Formats: sequence, C-alpha cells, structure tokens
Amino acid sequence: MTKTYEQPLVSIDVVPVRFADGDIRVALGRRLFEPFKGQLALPGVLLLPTESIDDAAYRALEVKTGLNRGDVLTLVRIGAFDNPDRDPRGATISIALVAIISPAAEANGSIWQSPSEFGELPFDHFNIIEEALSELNVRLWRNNDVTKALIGTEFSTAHAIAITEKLSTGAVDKTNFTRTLKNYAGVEQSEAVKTGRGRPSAGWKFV
Amino acid sequence: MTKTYEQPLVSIDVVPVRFADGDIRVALGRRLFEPFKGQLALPGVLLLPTESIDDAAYRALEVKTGLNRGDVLTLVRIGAFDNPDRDPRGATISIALVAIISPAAEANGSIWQSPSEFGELPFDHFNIIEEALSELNVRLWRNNDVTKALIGTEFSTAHAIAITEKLSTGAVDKTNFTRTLKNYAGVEQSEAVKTGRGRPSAGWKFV
DNA sequence: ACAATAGTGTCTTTAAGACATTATGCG
DNA sequence: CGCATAATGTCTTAAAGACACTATTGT
Repeated sequence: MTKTYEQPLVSIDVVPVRFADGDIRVALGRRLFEPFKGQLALPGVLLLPTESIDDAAYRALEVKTGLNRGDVLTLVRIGAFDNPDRDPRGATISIALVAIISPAAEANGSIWQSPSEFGELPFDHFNIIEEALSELNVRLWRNNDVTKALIGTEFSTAHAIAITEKLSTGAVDKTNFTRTLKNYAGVEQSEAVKTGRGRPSAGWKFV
Repeated sequence: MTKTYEQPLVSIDVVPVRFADGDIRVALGRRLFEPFKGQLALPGVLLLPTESIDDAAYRALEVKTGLNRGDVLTLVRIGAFDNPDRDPRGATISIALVAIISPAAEANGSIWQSPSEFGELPFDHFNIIEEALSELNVRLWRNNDVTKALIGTEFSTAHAIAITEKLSTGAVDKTNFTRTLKNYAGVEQSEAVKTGRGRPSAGWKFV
C-alpha cells in the first residue's frame, strides 16, 4: 500500500564517512533544489514506495555524491530523526545511516570535509553527523565489520592509532597499542610498513 | 508537507516492557482490524502528519493497551525496520521503540507475556521484540535512566539480580553482586528488605 | 650521530570471576 | 535446630594505564 493516507515525508539521509589525509571526512553535496538550494548537505532522498531503506541510501549516495554500491564497505543504521523544525517544508522524518566508503572511491561533485571544517549545515544534519561519528566510535574495536571498513583489511599500527584518535574524544594510549592489537581477536600480525622516517610500523591484517 | 507524494506507510510500533511476577513481560494487544485481526501484536499506529515519533508511541500505547503517558518511565528508540515482507498490505516501514512501564500501571485489554509464552506474532514483531530486549540488556547497568526505569528507584539486591538474569543471556554472578552494586555510581545502600524466608536482601536507591 | 617514530619491559591499579565460609532470617 | 537465602573473605586472572627504556629507520 502506498500512501493516499497523509503522513510526514520520509527521507533517507546518509553520512558517507572515510579516513583520508589524516582525518575523518564526511562527503557533502551541494543541494540542487529548494530548500537550502546551493548549500552543502548530507546526501538524502525521499523514500520510494517499493524501495528498501538500504536501497534508498545507495540511491542517495549515487545521485548526490556519485558514489556507487561498490564504494560502500559497510552500511550502519543510526536512527530516526523527527525534530519538528528540521524541515521548513513541514513534517518530515529522516532515517539516517552511515556509509563507510572505500578510500579508493572517487566522489564526483561532492566535497569531503572533516568535522572541523563544517560550516552551517541545513536541517538537523549537524546532529545526524554527530550521532553517526559517535556510533562509529562505539563500534570501532568492538564490531569487526565496522573496524575493518574503517581501517582497512591490512593496516599499520600507526594507521590504526590515527583513526582511533580522530574518532574518539579522549586521548589514545599509543605505547600500549601494539599489545592491544595482539590481543584483538580477528587480526594477525604481518610484515612491517615503512611510513617515511622513523622505525617502521608493524603490519596487521584481518583474518 | 504531508504526502501527496507516494511513499511506504510509516508505522510506529512500541514494545511495552516491565518486570513482573519474576519475569520480563511485554504487553501485547489484540488487533481490532485486518490484517491479522484478532491476533496478539505489539501496539502500533500509523504516524500522523503533524505528530512526533514519541507522541505516536504514546498514542499507540493508549489506544492499543490503555497505558497512558504517566505509566511510561522511559522511551528508548530501537530502529527502523523495513523487511519488504513484513506487511501483507505492501510497503510499510516501522519505527520501533521500547517503553519501560511502571510496575504500578494497569494495562486494560492487553496481555502481559514473557518471551517464553509468545505464540506466532504478526509482521516482524518477534524480531522487533528480540532487538528491544537486546537493547535493554546492553543498557542495563550502563545507562542510568534505563536501569532506574527497569529495576525501580529503590530495590533490593535480589530484585536486581532477578531482572539482570532474565534480561541477560548468560549466567549472572550472584555472590559478587553486592560488591558490584557498591561500586556502581548513582546508587547508594539503604535499609535491608525482607523477602520472605532467608537472610534479608540489602536495599539500594538511586541518588 | 641525530632526529623521528615505534615497540617492549615492568609496575600499578582495577575489574571480573570463582568458591568456600559466614551471616541472618523463617518455621 | 535446620532450611533457605544473602553477603563476605580471599585468591586468581585479565585488562588498562603509566612511563622509562630500547629498537629501527631516514638524513
């Protein structure tokens, strides 16, 4: 049944996240229509009658940022947002997801910004991003899928530390990190990785 | 903007939970309309154009189980469900919440069942309840609001153990529980509570 | 050799868990 | 007293954190 019944509009909003150039970055796209036409915002679409939430998320990524399904390493559901003032058009609810994006992906027509670079964002997109990053922080090193998607299947200790630091609020214990990784199930040590100068960082991969 | 645009229907489904008679119980109500007319199901309503998600949840509780706002100790969001087969009427998405209900509340026309008593439930309500209880298990002793709502503002060690056991999957360490409570921030010891026979259980209250 | 980066040795503190023993109530 | 229930004493183990010291690279 599609709606003849009157209800709020349902939008699916995606927070495309990846770690690049030393920081966590979120892909924003310029809005092509009103409201907030021309402003940077999270990719989002209105849910279609026969579409699943995940499919709508993929469509939002494709249409608004040029990212396709293959670029998405994991999709994580964040929640439903219904701040009544969130949309000047009136009642709208948003179902938000995080999409962890492959570092190899190119995002055409979108801008990767780190949280420190955000200007004013339309709707409640700032809230949504905050929740999204907080969710990732909770799942990093607790959920294998999310961890693997964020830091990669093969990585160095230094890389893992960098991501963990940017995602967590407090300080990260650098000197004990190798030990922690040794005890982390699902990861095993491989060859060291030369990072430039200094002692090379140990290499790890997911099994 | 309300919908002239075609979209899936949005239903708000609530899992009303409380601890009573030695077990976790969920309030189910008999469906008054098709589909699944006459069957027990979670209270749920279709979201109205100007209604917030929480308001719709309160309305579902009131209409389908006779529970009112004052009976709800805490509302917890669970997530959005979109299994395409979940509703025989066609595309529908469900936004689900847990409502922790006061032990004092009377639920007219509804049935409090523990998970072991569930028969076949319509839609994906069994899934939703599983997620709901799993969420509560995660938040018990981690989130003060949820913990207080579940076990009460004043409680005995025995009571806390009983709830924790029913909610968690594994075994609960009974002998060290008093020690654990002593270290739990936000709770302080008060007078012991006589439970019938045996040594009285220590009393606790949230500060 | 020196600066830069990464890893190890070792100690301390805290939390969890296991069990035997002791304490407090009821009939 | 004897049964039921709850709390404590004590020991073991695992996890987290701190911090000085050692190791490996590029220049």
